[in-house]
Amino acid sequence: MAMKDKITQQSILLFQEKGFNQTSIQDIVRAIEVTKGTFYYYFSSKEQLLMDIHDDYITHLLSRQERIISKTNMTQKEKLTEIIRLLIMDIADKGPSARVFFREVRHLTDENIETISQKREKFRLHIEKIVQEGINQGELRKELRADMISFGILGVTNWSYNWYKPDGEVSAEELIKIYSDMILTGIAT
Amino acid sequence: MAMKDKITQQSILLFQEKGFNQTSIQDIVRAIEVTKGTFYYYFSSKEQLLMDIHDDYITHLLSRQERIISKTNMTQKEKLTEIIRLLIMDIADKGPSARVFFREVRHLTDENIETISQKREKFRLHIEKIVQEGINQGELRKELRADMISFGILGVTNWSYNWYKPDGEVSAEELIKIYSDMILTGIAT
Amino acid sequence: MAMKDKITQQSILLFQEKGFNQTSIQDIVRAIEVTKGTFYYYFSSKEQLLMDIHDDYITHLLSRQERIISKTNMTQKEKLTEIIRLLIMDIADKGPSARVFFREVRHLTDENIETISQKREKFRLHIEKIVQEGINQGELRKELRADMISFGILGVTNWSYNWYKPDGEVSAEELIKIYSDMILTGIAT
Amino acid sequence: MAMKDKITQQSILLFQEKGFNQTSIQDIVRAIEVTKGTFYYYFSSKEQLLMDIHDDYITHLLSRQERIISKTNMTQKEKLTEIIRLLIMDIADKGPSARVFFREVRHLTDENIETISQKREKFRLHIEKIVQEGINQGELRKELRADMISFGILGVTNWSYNWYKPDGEVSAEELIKIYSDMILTGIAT
DNA sequence: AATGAATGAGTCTTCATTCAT
DNA sequence: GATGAATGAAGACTCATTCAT
Repeated sequence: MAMKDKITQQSILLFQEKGFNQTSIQDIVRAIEVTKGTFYYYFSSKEQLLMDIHDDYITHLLSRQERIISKTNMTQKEKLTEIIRLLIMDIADKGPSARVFFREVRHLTDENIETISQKREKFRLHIEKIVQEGINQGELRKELRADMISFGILGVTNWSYNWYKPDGEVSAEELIKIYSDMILTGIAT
Repeated sequence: MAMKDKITQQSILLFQEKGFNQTSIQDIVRAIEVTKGTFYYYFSSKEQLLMDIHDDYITHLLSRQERIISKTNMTQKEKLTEIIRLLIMDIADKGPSARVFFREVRHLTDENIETISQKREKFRLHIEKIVQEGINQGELRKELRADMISFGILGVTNWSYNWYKPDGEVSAEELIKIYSDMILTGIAT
Repeated sequence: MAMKDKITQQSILLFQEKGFNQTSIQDIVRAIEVTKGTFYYYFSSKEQLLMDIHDDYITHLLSRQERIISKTNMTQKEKLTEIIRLLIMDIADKGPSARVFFREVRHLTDENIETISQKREKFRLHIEKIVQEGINQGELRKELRADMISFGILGVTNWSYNWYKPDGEVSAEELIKIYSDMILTGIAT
Repeated sequence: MAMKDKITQQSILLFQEKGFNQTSIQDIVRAIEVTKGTFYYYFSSKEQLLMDIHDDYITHLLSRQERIISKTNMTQKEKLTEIIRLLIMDIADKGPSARVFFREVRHLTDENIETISQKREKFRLHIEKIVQEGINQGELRKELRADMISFGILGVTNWSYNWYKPDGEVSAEELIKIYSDMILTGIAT
């Protein structure tokens, strides 16, 4: 297990730095000082490794999202804030994984792309549902299209993997506040 | 020019479909029925072609942005709406170019990445400036951080290259309205 | 080792026959019936292989020259004869290597050319030193320029890679005698 | 004529600097600011150009050698000195041509290699004949092998294209003196 | 005399993957 | 569990040459 994890962690670092294609198996195993044989003992292919990384990321995200959704004592606006926190925090804390997740989907097999896409779509639909619920309950403006708003929210948050630097002058907590404020003001009644 | 253009257009289509790395020169020239030599007659390298595409895209975007900025009879809010329109329209009309532009920067040489990044940053700074101006003139809320808001706006709009389909049920014009409404409501006084 | 050696030996034969540039990796691996991958498993580049050949040749030459130099019971004239023997024998016995060594230096990288040049210059300087010693000790004529004479000696011997055929009517041993006789008579007191 | 000459001269410079193979037609025409078409208007192929250079060089050398040979008032030793002068002077004055001549023969077609080789062999045989004549007339030692001595003389002189720098501390005239002295002392009675 | 667009064969090199040990 | 030798398919790029104008 230790070795499999070591390979995965090193791969994430290299993938985010140089890209999936530009990183060779050789690069990965050299970095942790084992040989190619070892890699293939743990992973059936390079794509398999990438799939593992993707599935871990989205699965973890989804499970935490579901925990938020099931909180019955939260308003929809609070839930949206929590989801924004979830996404920003991941980008801040697990930047490399996030970047690999957002950038390298294309290198999965068609079948695996499908699997990951479905989970990502599920994540988005959860947001859409919360927005719709918010509309229904009068927390959010009636005329909104819940689907488009969900895309908008994901845009604001996810885009930050492109530029956000955790050690910059804005802390993750501040960014969460800025974005949830902007978004909620933008859609609240 | 005809041939060089043909190569560029075909490349954009293939790059957005399969990715820069997954598209071979062979793929490109096969599609337009010329030979590899022809490609290298017009481009010094595959990367050079990618740079051309990037530079054309951002240059065109910047020039139109500057035209908007120089309109003295527009409020800052109107200017922001126009910039949102600019971005969404490009994604809607020139989807393939947009996708290549947003996805494949990494395959440029370090030097070229720098050039493109500077132009992209310039584009963002223009937005930041408009937001700041809006704040100063009382159109937008005083407590906003203009820089973070500019990233947020770009997130909402640019992210749509990931999902927006011009022939879907939402027209570009509607999307522009939805997003500018959400954003402006979110930040206006 | 076996395979690496096999590649090297075959390469020497092909390089001397067709020249470094005219010999493709394909040619080499085809001749020993392995695949291109195998070549690159053992050598990082074609140039690397050429460097290996060069370095082996000059290193071997230098080490034998140093053994001659250190013989304290030899006159300088005897030492010169031994060095002429060394050079002619190598050309006679290891003709292909010799020809590659003398002809293909230019295809090394600048850095490697420098390394090899220094070793070749060291070899020549050793000759120059022997000549100078011979002058000092009265074995050779006082008015000689040791540097030019060393170039002359190398010219006579090295040039033979251009024409000498070991299976011709003159044996290596005879040639050594002819040349050392001509040279030593030409410079002795 | 002017253009053909310009191409030839530029080629010689580039060939000696980078080698025949490493110099592309593109390189040549770019240097004199014409286009590839122009090259092919004057030369039927790259090899043809190389052949022209070779043939000019050896033809010129041979004609001057023949003039020396026909001088009836010269001793054989004087003739040898004159031939040594011929060779060294060419290397000193026309270094680039000389280097191309000695290094790039291999890139000629088999047929052209044959032609050039014959002329070079003719040049060598002329020397052999002079040496033999010198032996017969008692100017040179009886026991010499005229053929091997001719190779030795060519070695001493030709080798200098490898190292001789006309602007170094030894003038061409001095080098000629040093070498003819060494050689003639080495073989004279 | 000279141009410039186009060709196509060939080159070095990379790399994911396999497999016997 | 892990190694290292070997594969082979594919990729970017070069270049002498042709030819219509």
